[in-house]
Amino acid sequence: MSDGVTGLIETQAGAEPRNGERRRGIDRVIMLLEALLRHRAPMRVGDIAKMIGAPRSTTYEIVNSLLEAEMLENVGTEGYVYFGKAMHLFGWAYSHHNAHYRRIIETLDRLAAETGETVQLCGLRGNKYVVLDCRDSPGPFRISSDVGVEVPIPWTASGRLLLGHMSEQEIRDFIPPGDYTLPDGRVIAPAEFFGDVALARQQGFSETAALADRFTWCMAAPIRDGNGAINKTLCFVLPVDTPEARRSELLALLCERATGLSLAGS
Amino acid sequence: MSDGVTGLIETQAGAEPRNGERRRGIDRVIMLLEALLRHRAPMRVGDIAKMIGAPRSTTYEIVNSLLEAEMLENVGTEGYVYFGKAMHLFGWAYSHHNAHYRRIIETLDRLAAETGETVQLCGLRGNKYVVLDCRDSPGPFRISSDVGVEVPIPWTASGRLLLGHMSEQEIRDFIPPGDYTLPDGRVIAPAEFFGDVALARQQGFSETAALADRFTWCMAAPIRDGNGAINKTLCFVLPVDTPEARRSELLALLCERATGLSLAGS
DNA sequence: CGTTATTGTCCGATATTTCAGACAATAAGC
DNA sequence: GCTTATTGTCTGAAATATCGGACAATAACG
Repeated sequence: MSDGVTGLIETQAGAEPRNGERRRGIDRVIMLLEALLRHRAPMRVGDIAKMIGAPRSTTYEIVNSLLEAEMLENVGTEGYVYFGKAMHLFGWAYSHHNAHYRRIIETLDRLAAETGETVQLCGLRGNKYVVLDCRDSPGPFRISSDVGVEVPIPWTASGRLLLGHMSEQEIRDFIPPGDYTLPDGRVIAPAEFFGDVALARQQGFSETAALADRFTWCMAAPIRDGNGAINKTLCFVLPVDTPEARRSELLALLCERATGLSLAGS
Repeated sequence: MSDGVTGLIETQAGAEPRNGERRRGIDRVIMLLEALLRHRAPMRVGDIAKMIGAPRSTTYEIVNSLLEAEMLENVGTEGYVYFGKAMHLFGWAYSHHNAHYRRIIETLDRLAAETGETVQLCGLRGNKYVVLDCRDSPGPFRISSDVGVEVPIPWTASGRLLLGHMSEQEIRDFIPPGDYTLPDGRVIAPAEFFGDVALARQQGFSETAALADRFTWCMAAPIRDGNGAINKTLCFVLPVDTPEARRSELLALLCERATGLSLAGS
């Protein structure tokens, strides 16, 4: 392992341009792709260089290689690059390499079509929560977060389920302290969060109301793998004022479908 | 049906078979990912090393880096790796970075839901045809080819449209001579193919019956970009015995939707 | 119209990475 | 049981990819 700087790289500015430090091309590629993912929009080569702390000459070299491989693509008239077609194909191959994932996507589609609500498939990436795929509600409300954007685990209903296999101490070591602070400045007491996790494990679902923002009611249900562990969750993102009757109906549906997707009983 | 096509494996981006040559890590990464895409299944590190012609020690080094970045993922019990979660996120970012692509996907979903047929989104990758996304028919027939698998352009209806901007000479230079040979050994005369391309350009759609295999009727309609060029096509893959009435109904629908997705008039 | 930033390309030197091969530990053949 | 093949990890050493900086060509100022 490379000095375990993975945590630092994830954080915003990340690597500082330390003097005389020389990095491997592969690592540059990884940093570049992660930077593009965080930025979520085409970037110019110069900006990429700054963002990943690499010399411009090196960055040009790497970008040109990736362009040739169609892993990156020129966007717009001048100098902007973003992910390319090859990435799409690699990602598609990942999504469909097992029948289980395909069934999950079908369920996602069906849930969205039947209910008209926003549905998400969620999971962990390192010590953050990410949306893996989503179907947005066709209505005027578009409140879902973007696929691939990393969010602190305590901000989410799914996060409480995804940590179900961990002890209190493990959770304490796993979650960065700053992640208990919500976007509006409120702080979730760790003890309370541990209680939420335990409750979610016991109930087999998890709900949060107006947590990460003031407008959404989230409900999540676990998808278990062959060992009974929770790798992914299915969840609804509803307007916070959704009537209780509708909510419990949706929750029941969500749990039923998620259980149907699990490979081992609870 | 498509078993070991060893011949194609060699023909990647001018691989120089020179011995004792030292290659860059980045290039190894690119070769590795392309090899995984072609193989379409998890591979062991040793086999990857053979397939990309890299030393085992180097391959382990690279694979471990990519595993740490979640660009690859361990699959199964022992030693198999395949694309990882990061690839899914990169690919998703590619697919959704512009509103146009999102509209295309919505149309794909709607077409599939309304007709119950297999629908594909197709494009070019280098001098080959690839399926970029698809919705399989729910019926017993599953005849679509896999997303990301490269297919000779003359085998496909979409290919005839996607070459519409090229002169006869340009097409001649673009298509490898072997690509005119169909899987069953028949050979398409280049002159005939050029005629097909011209016809497709004039009609604004293209159809092939029992071409790449004996069971399918393919019809394709062009999606034009802002300059009027054809980057992508929408197409139906039907059983070859679909009645004529149904076929013309579907063709009309396909052309209408594809035109609606185009950014510039024909 | 000068002045300042930025872009894309090229260069030579050296700090690094790729590579071949050795190694133990399993697994597979016979 | 004995041989052969494979896996995953480590080494040292040589080849080279990364790097800083220079360069011309635009672009963005005021």
